[in-house]
Amino acid sequence: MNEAVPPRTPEAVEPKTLVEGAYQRLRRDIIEGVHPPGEKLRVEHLKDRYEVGAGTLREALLLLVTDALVVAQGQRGFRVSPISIEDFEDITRTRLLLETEALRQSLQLGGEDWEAAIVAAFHRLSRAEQKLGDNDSLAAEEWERRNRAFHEALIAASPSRWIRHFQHILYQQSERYRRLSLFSHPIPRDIHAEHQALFNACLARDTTRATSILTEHVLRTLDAVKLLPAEFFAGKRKS
Amino acid sequence: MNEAVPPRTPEAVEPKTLVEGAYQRLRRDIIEGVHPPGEKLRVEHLKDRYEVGAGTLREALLLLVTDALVVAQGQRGFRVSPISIEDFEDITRTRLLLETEALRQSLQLGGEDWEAAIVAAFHRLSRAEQKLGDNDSLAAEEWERRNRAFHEALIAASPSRWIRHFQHILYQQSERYRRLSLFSHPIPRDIHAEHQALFNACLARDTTRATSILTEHVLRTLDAVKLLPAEFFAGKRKS
DNA sequence: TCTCCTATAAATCTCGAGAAAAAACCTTGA
DNA sequence: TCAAGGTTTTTTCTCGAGATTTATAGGAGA
Repeated sequence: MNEAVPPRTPEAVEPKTLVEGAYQRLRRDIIEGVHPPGEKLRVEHLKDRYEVGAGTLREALLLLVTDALVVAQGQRGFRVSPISIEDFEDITRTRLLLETEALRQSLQLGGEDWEAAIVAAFHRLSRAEQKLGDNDSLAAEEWERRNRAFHEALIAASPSRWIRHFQHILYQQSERYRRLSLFSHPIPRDIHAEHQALFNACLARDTTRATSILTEHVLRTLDAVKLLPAEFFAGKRKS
Repeated sequence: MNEAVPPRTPEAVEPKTLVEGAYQRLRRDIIEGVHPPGEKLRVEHLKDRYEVGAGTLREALLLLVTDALVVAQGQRGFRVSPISIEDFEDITRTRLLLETEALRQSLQLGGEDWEAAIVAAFHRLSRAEQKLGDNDSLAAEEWERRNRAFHEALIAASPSRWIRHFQHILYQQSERYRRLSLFSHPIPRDIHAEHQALFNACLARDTTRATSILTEHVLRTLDAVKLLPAEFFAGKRKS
């Protein structure tokens, strides 16, 4: 029960090179808002923070372009991708387009292994939900990881690597926004109940109900973010 | 009429850095099969061919990871992404999922500018089709460019940047496969007629017909590639 | 002949320094 | 006070060399 050991992320692949290490840490810092949207990412400053050479850090930034968390402009350096309500709406709807299709495929094709995996993922997520609420950032981090694992497990039986790839990118993007909605909770939600209903519908192989619950579930976060004050999206242009 | 001038691609952005230049040339070479699928991309060899330093070439390769044309394995270098029939089927179906949705949005939201743009794009494509068939690789190149422009113009009125972004990646991927189907034409196609029908349906704002024609149009290429001998997909593991 | 181990070769990864470009600053003039 | 022009500073981009890791080749032993 005591998980006091260093909370080394389980599913995070051990970095084999310095570039990968810097990439992983940078990605985490961007998603968590250490580097806010729109911020200029100066190589000369960041190379000290992440303890690598300039060329190495440039490569890490280039890798983050793949995730669309960083944008690069020739001869003008790197920048954290800006955010906006319009962007989050786009992310959400595109993600739903892909994720509901993948879920349909999973429900149709998923076998016993897939079922077992989502049972396990749901259990882990439920446990994390219980530990939540104490304003414990470590627990929130763990919950975020297991929430992602649950959603990815649901669509794991889809044969489409491309859908899963794009879904992964979009989910990562939406994490930046979900962080914002944690500050204020404009819409009261019983997230556990939503997950429970989704889980039940999936085990019952009820495609219509499952996709509909998933859609509602994801759109609810969109609504929550929409109610945030516009200041949250004031991505500074400078520095 | 005489286009003997160096066929500098019009819409290709002039590279501002050496990295971008190497990236563009590498991308072209990979799509055109100069570097076949699965090939190991050794920095020390390629830096001579593309006349840049080793670090610069590494950055160009990292950029190609964004397009999923190159895969990087830590401490084991870079490789051209492999191809397979399963992958192309996945690409095609995912692309249709996104592109039909974007087309629906375009048909609903597109204004006069959008209409004018697809009229122009269709005209340019038709002209390129006329010049085709002489086994002229230059004309084929031009046709490929205008075909892409036509398809992108159709969905240009979609407000979803993410769909357009993913569609761009998938289209790029499918170019590698389309090249294969050019060698042998197992299925006789009147591509111009298909484009014409698609164009007509779009101008008539007939969503159902337009998406259905587009689907048929794209699936036909999938069928053509499926009939190719399996040797085309024998992506060598070595070298 | 096959396997395992070692030695060699090759490739990748990493860093710091110099050249080129962009941004910031400061002076001058109206 | 403001604008314009030029100078300084900062930042990005680029390259080559050294260190580490991986792949290859050769040989000993069974």
